[in-house]
Amino acid sequence: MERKPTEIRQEEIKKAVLSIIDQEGMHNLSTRKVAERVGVSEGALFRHFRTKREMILAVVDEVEEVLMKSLRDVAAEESPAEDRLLKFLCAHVRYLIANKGITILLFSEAAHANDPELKSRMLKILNEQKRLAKKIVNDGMSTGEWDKSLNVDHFATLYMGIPISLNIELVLNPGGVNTDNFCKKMLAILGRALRSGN
Amino acid sequence: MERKPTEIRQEEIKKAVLSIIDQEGMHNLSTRKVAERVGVSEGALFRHFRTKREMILAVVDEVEEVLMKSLRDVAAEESPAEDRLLKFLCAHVRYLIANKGITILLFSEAAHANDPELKSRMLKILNEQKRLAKKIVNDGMSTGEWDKSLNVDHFATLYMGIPISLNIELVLNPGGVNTDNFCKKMLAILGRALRSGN
DNA sequence: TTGACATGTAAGTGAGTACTCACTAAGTTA
DNA sequence: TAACTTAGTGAGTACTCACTTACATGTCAA
Repeated sequence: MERKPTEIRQEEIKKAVLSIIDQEGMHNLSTRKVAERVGVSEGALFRHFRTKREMILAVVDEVEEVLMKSLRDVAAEESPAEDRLLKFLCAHVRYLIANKGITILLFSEAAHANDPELKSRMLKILNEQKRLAKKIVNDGMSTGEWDKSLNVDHFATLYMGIPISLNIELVLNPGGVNTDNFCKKMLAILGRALRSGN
Repeated sequence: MERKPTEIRQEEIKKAVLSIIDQEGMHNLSTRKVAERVGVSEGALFRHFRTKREMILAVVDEVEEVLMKSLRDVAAEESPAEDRLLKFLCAHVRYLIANKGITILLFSEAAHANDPELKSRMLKILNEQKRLAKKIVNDGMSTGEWDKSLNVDHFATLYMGIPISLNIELVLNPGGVNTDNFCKKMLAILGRALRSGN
């Protein structure tokens, strides 16, 4: 029987939650499985989180703090928009690869969570991702880097599908995806659309 | 107590399965809810499908028959590639809007189904969608419509994210999405990338 | 008219769910 | 070292799940 401080256990539980979502899907996320992965009894989980719901909310909190903070920082940088968009996309992709369950949590549960708070938190994250992408594109247009005839909102809509494209790619070619360069490959396509003068 | 032939009930059950996935998500899909929507007892469902799994497989079968058939037909047409890609994308989007649960079923469950048969059926569908998209792009390049320096595989990867972009859009702006023109808007962006000469 | 069959219901089953409870052991501090 | 807090256990709660069973009834061919 190993005893650890609650902060450590909370981290372990969040990791376990994400890995179960990634490997077995949301509908197989049970407290029993979380307890098994953490290596404690089911009851012990409830020393560190009051409910299963709070475990999931804690994961969403972390996305807010870690991923969104880094995306905000990149979007606010003062470098050429194309460099910034690449950095933005790469940071985005890197986080999703390191925390594989997040994609499913955000994209497939955002719409259907019975819990209004959980739902609105996830929608807020998606909305901000889109807003930041639009900001970078608008910046690139005002500096003349990119063509102004492109519809920025539609472009950002397309951008939002990229994380799932990554997931599909990982599933279709397991082991065979060069995740390092995934963001560069996608930007190569996006860049053509951004520069093209109709 | 209304009695209907099993073929009719099977259709009703498939519809109910899809509408629950769409409105409440995969993790809220229970036989009890399916029975409620169909308007029969839970036991009655098992007269028409042996298991819940078979209900889901029947839905996947229908996607195979209806959606993939229409996509295959469009891809094989002999018209300019840009026309064909628009038709392809619009057929794709139209089907997903008419059968809203499909997107979640395919994209979020494909990776995590415990059931190897279900998983391989869904991956086959995703793979073929990508293959058909690549075919159209390659055709457009050989006729000189599109620029040959574009990486076709990466382009198709990006294409595969569009259905989820649509879903995100529907969730972020409920009621406010012009779904009719969604495919046209996306093609407007994709077309810029396809035509652009580096 | 009958009887077989298809379709239905209601009331089960066992397994799984989130969560709680009484209790125990390890660490910290007075 | 005794008192107190924190982190653990394992059995038990009420409930939901997919699925089954026993039985009823509408349909239709013989």
